[in-house]
Amino acid sequence: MERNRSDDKIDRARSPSGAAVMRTDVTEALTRAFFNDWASAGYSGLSLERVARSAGVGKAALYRRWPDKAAMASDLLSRVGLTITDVEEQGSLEGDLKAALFAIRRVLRHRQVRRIVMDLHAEMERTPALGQTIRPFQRARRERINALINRAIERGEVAPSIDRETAADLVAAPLYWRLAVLGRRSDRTHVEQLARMIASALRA
Amino acid sequence: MERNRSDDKIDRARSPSGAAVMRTDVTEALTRAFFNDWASAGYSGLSLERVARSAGVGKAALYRRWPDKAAMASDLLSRVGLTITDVEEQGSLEGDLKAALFAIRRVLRHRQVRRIVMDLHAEMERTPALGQTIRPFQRARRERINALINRAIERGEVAPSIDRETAADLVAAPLYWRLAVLGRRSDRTHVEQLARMIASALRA
Amino acid sequence: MERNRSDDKIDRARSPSGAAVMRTDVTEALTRAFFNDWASAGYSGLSLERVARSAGVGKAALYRRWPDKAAMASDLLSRVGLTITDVEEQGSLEGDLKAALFAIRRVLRHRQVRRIVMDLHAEMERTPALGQTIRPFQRARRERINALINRAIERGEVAPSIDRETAADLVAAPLYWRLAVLGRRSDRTHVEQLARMIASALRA
Amino acid sequence: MERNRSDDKIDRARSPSGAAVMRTDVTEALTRAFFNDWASAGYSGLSLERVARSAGVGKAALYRRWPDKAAMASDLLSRVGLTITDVEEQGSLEGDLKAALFAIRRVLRHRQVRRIVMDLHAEMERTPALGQTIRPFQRARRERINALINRAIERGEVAPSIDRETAADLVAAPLYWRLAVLGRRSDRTHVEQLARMIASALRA
DNA sequence: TTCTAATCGAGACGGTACGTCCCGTCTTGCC
DNA sequence: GGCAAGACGGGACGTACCGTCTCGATTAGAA
Repeated sequence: MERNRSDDKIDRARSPSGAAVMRTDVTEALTRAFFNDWASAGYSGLSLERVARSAGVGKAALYRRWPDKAAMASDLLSRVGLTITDVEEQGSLEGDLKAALFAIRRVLRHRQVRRIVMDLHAEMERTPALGQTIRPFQRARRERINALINRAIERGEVAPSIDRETAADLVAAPLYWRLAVLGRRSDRTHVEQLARMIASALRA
Repeated sequence: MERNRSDDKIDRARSPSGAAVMRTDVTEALTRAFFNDWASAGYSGLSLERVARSAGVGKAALYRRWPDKAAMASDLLSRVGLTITDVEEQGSLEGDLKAALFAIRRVLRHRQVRRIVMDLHAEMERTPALGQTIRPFQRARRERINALINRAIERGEVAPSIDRETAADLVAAPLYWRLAVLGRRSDRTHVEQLARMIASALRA
Repeated sequence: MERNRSDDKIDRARSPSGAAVMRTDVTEALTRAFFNDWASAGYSGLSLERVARSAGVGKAALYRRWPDKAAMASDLLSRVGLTITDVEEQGSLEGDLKAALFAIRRVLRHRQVRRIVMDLHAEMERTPALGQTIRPFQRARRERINALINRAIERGEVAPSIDRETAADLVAAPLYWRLAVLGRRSDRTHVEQLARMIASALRA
Repeated sequence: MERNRSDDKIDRARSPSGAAVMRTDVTEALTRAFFNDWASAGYSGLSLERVARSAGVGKAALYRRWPDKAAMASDLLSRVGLTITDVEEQGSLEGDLKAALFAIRRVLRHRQVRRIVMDLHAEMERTPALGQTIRPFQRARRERINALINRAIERGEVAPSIDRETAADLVAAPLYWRLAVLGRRSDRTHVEQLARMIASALRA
């Protein structure tokens, strides 16, 4: 959730000669108001006018920073991270799977995050800007699962011929489905059981 | 699911004596326009004014039938069915799974349907009326997968102690994830491979 | 206020063979409702839908009798008459003028009539049908004033060279102006005074 | 009347600091469109939506200036003036009357003005806001006629006992009646003749 | 410290959609 | 066939946001 990135649009824009930089307190007020409005009204109910108003800021200040809703969402989300924290090797396929699933669960456990992720998926195809923001995260998750599978191959638990794409889908999808789409809970037992079953599938 | 309901608002509504019935051609034009607009603008971008206009119909004709967007979506969806067609027994777990996956793929292959399903999932929590419309479909799918697993248990392919919920997630989620969330294709080989892996998982 | 005219649209329409004539009670209810609505909402605020509703009658029953608002107004007005009752000779110009002014006052004293007459004048130019209905009444009034002036000429009270148009304007306008436009009252003394002044003008 | 008012709603409204002022070109376009629509559709047929559209302006721009039709009419009329231009002394009752009648004719000669004035008279009683706007103009006209009569009394042309109200009606009404109600023209000869007859009446 | 240009809050602008109401026409089944 | 009931396409109502734009006033870096 850190925001120590290069901040490539904001906090620069200083003119060759003169002065004037965007004020960070304004940016922060807008960010806070944006996520509040998102959580309470949903992505599509989100009104930038309301965001600006409830941040106590003119609309121009908002539009000076981001061209539209999708861009604002993209930018803010990439700052916020949606980071699926990295996971240490557990020494076995099932152990690694369990750890990966717990990491996914950690993120999707928050109702706000769940809503945002669902909105994002629904909006992605229609709004290219969002797609470009989301894909790197999807890629990162995929890398992590790939690494996990590679280790399993090295250990001889999984056949080298396995289809990585399908395998990756098998790992991430069922938990997402249960938590986000069905809106059900997932306790420790469930995660463990799921890990066991996925391990079987991958070993097949 | 079947649509042999009593159709209780529309196509009747005739006063005790007298006449004035809603015209079915108008209802159909609105239905078509509604789904077109949904697919192209998303649930929240969906404008009933635009729907009426592009159906060549006055707004009043629309509002006479449905009080608002959510009600219209609910009603139309329950009419349309989102039918995952039933599937014949194939004689083996893997065969049944393959058949079930092909049935899912048949539905999600259409871009319009994919978009609508995603929006639905995103909107469900925010709009209770939609949730109530969708849940029966989810239950029906779950029943079908349950039946499939029961048959496998009877054949001795699967342990009777299996967790039905988790198993069902494992069947439906990966294909949904690939087609809808990732926006990738699924060919015959992929479906067969997926069926094989899921069968392993269930047998574990 | 009689309605013994030839009634050329209504009360016939009986089919060659069978049955069915327009019901006079419906026509009367519509007529009453029409004038009520006119007085309370003005000509242009007049809603035929409201007229039908408050007459307890279907809209079709109204539109079967009259094609639109202007035609309905025309027809009803010509039935009602707006009759400035004829006036007996008084033996002197001033006496005749007094009698004519009292006749005008008798009509314009009613608030409803005043409103309708004003609306009529305002709408006339925009709605030719109304103009054609009103003009005969204006002509009739003019005839009466002309007769009055002719008698005065025969008596030698007025020069034969007088401009009849201008004279007629001078008789009718001031009282109309005071009662209808300014919304003030006119008592007996006022009428007498006015008659005296107009007589002077005509004698000039 | 003069329009040197403080213009208290429009053309100011600037916030303590900052900016955002109503644009005068927009106000003017709306004003023009309003009177056009009034002349062609009548007061009650006047649609603010159409006014905004034909001014090439968003509806909000209109509603930001005026809360409703009556307020808009009142405000615009008081700006426009309906000015019956003042008239110099002519040295005789008949001369003054002639000048006053020419001034009235100058205004009522325009078809648009005639229509609006008639609607105004018809609408006044029903719409209090309009009445309050119109009455000052009526009062002003009356003052002017009163001054004219006072001069005639000073000259000894008219008896001091004359009823001012009735006299004033006698001056303004016949020309209004001919031009506006009857829709006839008034040439120089007619005005002169009328002035002569009214002078007789006043001297009586 | 002064200059100066981009920032700020405010909000007007042309639009589009909302959901309601009424227009005048058309259609249905009862009488 | 007249009747009531009311659905139909159309369009205006007044409100809320959209994203763009223009105002002075503020503010902070470069001179």
